[in-house]
Amino acid sequence: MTADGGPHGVGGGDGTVGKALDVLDLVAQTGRPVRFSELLEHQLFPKATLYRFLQTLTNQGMLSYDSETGYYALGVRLVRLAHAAWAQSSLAPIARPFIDQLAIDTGETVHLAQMDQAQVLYVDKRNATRPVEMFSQAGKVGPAYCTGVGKAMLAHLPDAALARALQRQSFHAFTPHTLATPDALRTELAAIRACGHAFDREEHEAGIICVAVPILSRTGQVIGALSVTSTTQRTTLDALEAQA
Amino acid sequence: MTADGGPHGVGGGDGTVGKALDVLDLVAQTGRPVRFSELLEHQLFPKATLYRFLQTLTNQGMLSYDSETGYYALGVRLVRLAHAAWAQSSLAPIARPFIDQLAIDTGETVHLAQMDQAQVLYVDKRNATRPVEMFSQAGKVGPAYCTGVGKAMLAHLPDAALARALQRQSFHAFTPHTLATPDALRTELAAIRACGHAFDREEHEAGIICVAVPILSRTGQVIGALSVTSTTQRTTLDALEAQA
DNA sequence: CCTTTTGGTTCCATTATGTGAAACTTAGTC
DNA sequence: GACTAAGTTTCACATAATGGAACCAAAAGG
Repeated sequence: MTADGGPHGVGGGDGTVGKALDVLDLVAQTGRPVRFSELLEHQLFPKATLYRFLQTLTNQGMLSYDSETGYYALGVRLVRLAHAAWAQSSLAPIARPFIDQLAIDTGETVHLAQMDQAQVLYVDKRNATRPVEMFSQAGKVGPAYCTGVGKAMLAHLPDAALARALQRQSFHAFTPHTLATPDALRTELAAIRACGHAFDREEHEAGIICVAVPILSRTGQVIGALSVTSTTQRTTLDALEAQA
Repeated sequence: MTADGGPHGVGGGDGTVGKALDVLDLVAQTGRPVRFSELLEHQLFPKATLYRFLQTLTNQGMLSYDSETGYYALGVRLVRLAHAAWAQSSLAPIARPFIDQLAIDTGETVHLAQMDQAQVLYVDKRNATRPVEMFSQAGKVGPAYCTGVGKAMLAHLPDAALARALQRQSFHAFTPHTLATPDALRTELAAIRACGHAFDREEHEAGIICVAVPILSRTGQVIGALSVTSTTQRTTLDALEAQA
């Protein structure tokens, strides 16, 4: 599996299937059940076309439709498919026992992430204090340029893929420590490549720090990254680094 | 949300989108990364057509393709979408704190399920002993006719939906206690409707028992079911019932 | 080294499918 | 009862999907 996650162009769809999936994304992005007219306002497709897509997706169980209220939501079939995706993923099931162990050893929160659409997608998580975080946590996405796992993966991307990925970063300065320019980030990535692991120095959230390592295939491709997260109050980066 | 999950016909697809999703299902069913030729053997589509679908789905991130080995697998985009689906579902996020509490109170395993394609789809789970089961558990499917949650939901389905659902049960006799005929099941469902909750008397797995209650909307529609599971060694149905 | 086979990719004429403006049908409002 | 907003259906048209066949590359076999 290539972890770079090439551009599956939102908006520029290939064929009818692509368009239908854009509609699916639209519902997902909204983050809550949504009416027909609300989706129509996005101007993605003309009325009749959008209507037909919603029908099809609902038939297929990718969307659910509440006929009482007229709201569309993402369908349960997705949960079923995601379970299969997770189970047959090359990374997550194999990494699971290691994550468990790491969480126990460090007593800190551990994340497993992969690249998807130039963003970081968290595929597993172990939290030392709170025991369980099911779908509510796995499946989340975050920025790549200012998280430990993101930088660890970016650092090991081939040039072309890196260029594409950087193009798609927002470089929003979440905190004073955020590396908010491509150049600053590139310098950092070189350092990461040299030393083998990445730090998050409160770049995404104040008070939150982490150490991340990339996971590479035998051929040197990035397939994911693993991180141990903590707070500045509890520990320091040096202490975290020692455990990794 | 209607919990009956009408037939989103596997095989008889509506339009190009339906066909593409059939291919997705095919990969999911296989349960492991799979080669082009292997998929072709299913005779679902002619060579060129299947090829084009795989291309499209891969472009869209619904599948991933390992160019080194030539294997297709389910893509990470599904995990992302499922997270959104879970989060915007009307049931799972709301039920979560109750499930937590129930698991603590009873000290037993708690399942939250919905109907999907006449099967039971587990959307959340809390396990008293083992702390965490992420995607590895949620998203799983099981039979409706011989599980507590399944029967609880079937019992409250409208006639037409029930008939359709029964049609699609396999009625395989997993244990001597399994209700393996539609008639036996119908009788049981009437009893469940009368008393408000369902039992699994070792019908699916020997030694495993459970009590399940349906979750109904204000209008009386089933939207899911909740169950507390245990073993015959640890407790009895009567004891379980008392807690529910 | 030259076949043959296997597994995967591309072409392209045919036609099925998707398209979307417009017309229509409901509720809701004033 | 006329008016508006939201959702559904129709249908002539054009685009996009189809799949048989040809093609290519890399193993397997002689």
